Amino acid sequence: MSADRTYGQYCALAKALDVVGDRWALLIIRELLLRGACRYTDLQTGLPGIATNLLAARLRRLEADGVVRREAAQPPVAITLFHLTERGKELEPVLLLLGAWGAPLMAEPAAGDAFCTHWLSFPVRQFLHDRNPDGPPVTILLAGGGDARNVLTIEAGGGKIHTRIGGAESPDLVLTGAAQLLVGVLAGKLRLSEAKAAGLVVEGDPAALERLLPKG
Amino acid sequence: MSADRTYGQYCALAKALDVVGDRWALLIIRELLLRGACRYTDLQTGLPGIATNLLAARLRRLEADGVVRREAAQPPVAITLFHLTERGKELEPVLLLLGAWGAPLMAEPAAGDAFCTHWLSFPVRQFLHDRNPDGPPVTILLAGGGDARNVLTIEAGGGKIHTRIGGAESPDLVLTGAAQLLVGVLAGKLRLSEAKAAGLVVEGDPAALERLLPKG
DNA sequence: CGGCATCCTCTTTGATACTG
DNA sequence: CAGTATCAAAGAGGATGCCG
Repeated sequence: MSADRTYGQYCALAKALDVVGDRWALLIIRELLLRGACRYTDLQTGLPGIATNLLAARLRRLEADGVVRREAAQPPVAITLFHLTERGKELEPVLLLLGAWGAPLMAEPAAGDAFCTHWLSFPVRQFLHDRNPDGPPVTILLAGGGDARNVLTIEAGGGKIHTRIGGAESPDLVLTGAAQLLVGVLAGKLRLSEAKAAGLVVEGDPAALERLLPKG
Repeated sequence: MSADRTYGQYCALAKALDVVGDRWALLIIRELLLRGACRYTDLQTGLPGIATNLLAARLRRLEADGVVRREAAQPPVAITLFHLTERGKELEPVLLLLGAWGAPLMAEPAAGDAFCTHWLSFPVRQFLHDRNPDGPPVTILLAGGGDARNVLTIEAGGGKIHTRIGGAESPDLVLTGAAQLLVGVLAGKLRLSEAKAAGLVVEGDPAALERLLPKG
């Protein structure tokens, strides 16, 4: 059935690509890294544009290759959860590095691109730092605008930064707006005032953000 | 012309994959990293299995995306050289990491796989170390067996390891044999004596190899 | 030769619809 | 919720032809 098209090269890179080189494969792994355990439909919403048969096929393939694990819950709940295996989690540094390489490409306008705030988790954890470790913890919320559930929570405190998909109780700062505005602000390419003028909705204390941005 | 099939996601990883996620793209970049400037036919021999029209299409695409540069020589020689741009060279850490992730997959037999000794350059430089920096430099030659030009030179000395595609004047050690035997020996999974029994041809001083392998 | 372009067949993808 | 079924369109793979 699965043609199992391999490069047929005895090379570590080619072997890796035989497993994760198929279209959509690394993005599926991105979702599983960012969200942890996932239902099928969670994956679909985090992977706008993927065809459902492709998602099913990739998950089967990745499972067979020991990257993904499938956990079927009991009949009463009738839910299936998809996880990364340990082997799969070892791909995280690869995704971080490849994402960092791709970061400059985010400068171009995103007209027509889909956008989920949780995709910013990796860049946020890589490029932002808590520059005031002794201060009280702060919480920042990023909201995509369109869908109220398209929200990422950034928590900083004690010199560390965490992200969580979904909202928070009482954030210090909420940024709501278009993808490029959020990214521009987080990347330090855009001042809050400029972004505001361009349509970003800023609610709360801007100092919470200043604390995380590189000096400049 | 080029349908320019993009993921349409405003995410750094997806953007990176829009550029280097196509089939064969990362392997082309591997060849350019390992060989430096390349003629079209050099790329073909280093990429067994690729269709010539695909190679041409990928090179065009990578050039348009600023990863590859094409250098046309003067009419008398009428040769075209392909390079990586600086941006392209920045992918090296990504390939190293992804290759390292794929390394365990090399344990499975390579029946029918193509094999070029120069594909071992990355693993050799990553996983071998000169454990006798004060000793005289040594040269080891890896030969694939079939084609006399399928040869990689490893030079170690002063605590550093270099590799070069092609042969050397007077190597201290020459290992000739099947892909898995070479890899098994370099990975320390196979003793020279065992590999010899399995068909590896060992000429010269085995101490040259011992110097580079992790203790054990 | 070196660097492709063309033609052809086969597989994969993408979009949509449908089901236990 | 977690997929399978179907089908048109695009892409991959292989052979060969062309042109400086």
